[in-house]
Amino acid sequence: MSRPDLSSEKREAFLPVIARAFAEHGYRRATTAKLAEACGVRENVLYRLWPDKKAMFVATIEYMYRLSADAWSNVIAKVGPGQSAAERVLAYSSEHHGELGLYKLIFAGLTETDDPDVQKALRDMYARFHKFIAQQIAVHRDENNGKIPRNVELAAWAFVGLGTVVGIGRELELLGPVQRKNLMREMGALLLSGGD
Amino acid sequence: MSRPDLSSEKREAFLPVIARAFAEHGYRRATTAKLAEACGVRENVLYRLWPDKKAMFVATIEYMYRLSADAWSNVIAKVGPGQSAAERVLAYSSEHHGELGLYKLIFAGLTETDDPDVQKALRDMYARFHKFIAQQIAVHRDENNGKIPRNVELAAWAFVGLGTVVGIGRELELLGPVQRKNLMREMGALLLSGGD
DNA sequence: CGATACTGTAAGTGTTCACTTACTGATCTT
DNA sequence: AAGATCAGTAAGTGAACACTTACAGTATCG
Repeated sequence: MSRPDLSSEKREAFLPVIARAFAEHGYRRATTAKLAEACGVRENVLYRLWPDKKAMFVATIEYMYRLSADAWSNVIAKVGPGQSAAERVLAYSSEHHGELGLYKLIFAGLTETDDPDVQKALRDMYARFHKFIAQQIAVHRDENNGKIPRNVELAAWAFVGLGTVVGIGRELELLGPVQRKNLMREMGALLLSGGD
Repeated sequence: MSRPDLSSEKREAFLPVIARAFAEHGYRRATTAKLAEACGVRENVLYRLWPDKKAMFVATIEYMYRLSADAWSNVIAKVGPGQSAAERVLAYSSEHHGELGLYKLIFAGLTETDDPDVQKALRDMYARFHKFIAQQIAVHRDENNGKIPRNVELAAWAFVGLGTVVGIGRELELLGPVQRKNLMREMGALLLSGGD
């Protein structure tokens, strides 16, 4: 018995760096050598913290989800002037969407979907996002009597799609910052209201 | 002078097979060996038709776009009972979305966006889809007085996003066929009408 | 026919990359 | 201080893969 195990602390410390590298280069191009260099260590060290590269990627997805979820929770927690929580999240998203690089990560992951672990991580992340958004919409529409109606479920998926296309537009340089913001805000409002 | 050059015919003949392989395995995992095997030839032969793997991929994206565009054109050309062309495309999409495997291809391409040729191919494809959809919406709303208003532009992007999330839902097995159909149909109708 | 190009087969080649092994030094517990 | 485990360095290994080269066969033209 000797020396405490600092593995989990190391993991937490490296994750932001690894996440940045994955978001920047995608899965394949983010070689383990690059990841290690970005972390300032040898590849070896990373392999003592995770069994393989795939595990690093899955951990990154979970980390990025946590980051986004935290940001949204903060926005909701703030007491705003006459806006519903959903409206505040929408306003926040239209300003800061894509800054975390989550979407590049998702696109990278979507091409690795023949790996069951990666697929599961992505599925869980999407499902949680969807659930979160659906609840926000339901509360906003004041329809939150325990059960979320089907329309809200669908609107929440459309919302996720909106976020995705904004991410793609950013990635492919099809949409400028102003367009992205307008798209998120105006179509987001339409989905929030449900056309009423 | 001897023997006519059948290269372009060969390319056309191989493209569907190559497209299928790319859609099935993504970019990296669709190795040139696999592509050749699927085509029933040696890798060599493919390299006489395209300069490199990237060119095969770009050609595949263009091919798949052509396929989708043709399908939509056919739907529009058919004279329907009291439905606008946009409504017919929507109905068609909600039934057949994703069958061509275009979305897997897009996800594969999105992780290769540091390659300018791939990025350009994707950007062109998205831009053309967006333009097409925007025109359909404009005609449907009877606002087609020469210029497409901003709302319609945004709605068209949201539409693209809707298609994308349906593709993701299919890929990650988050959405079943019925859900996908409902999502496309109901949220598509909302975007078509613009909430009026 | 015979020259010229196209078509297909077979076997490399050089590189990249995920992952390993061997070893040295540091640090904590008893 | 001893013993054990952790932390970091350096080099290497084997496999996968994009792409090439060399060559034998064949169809098409003058």
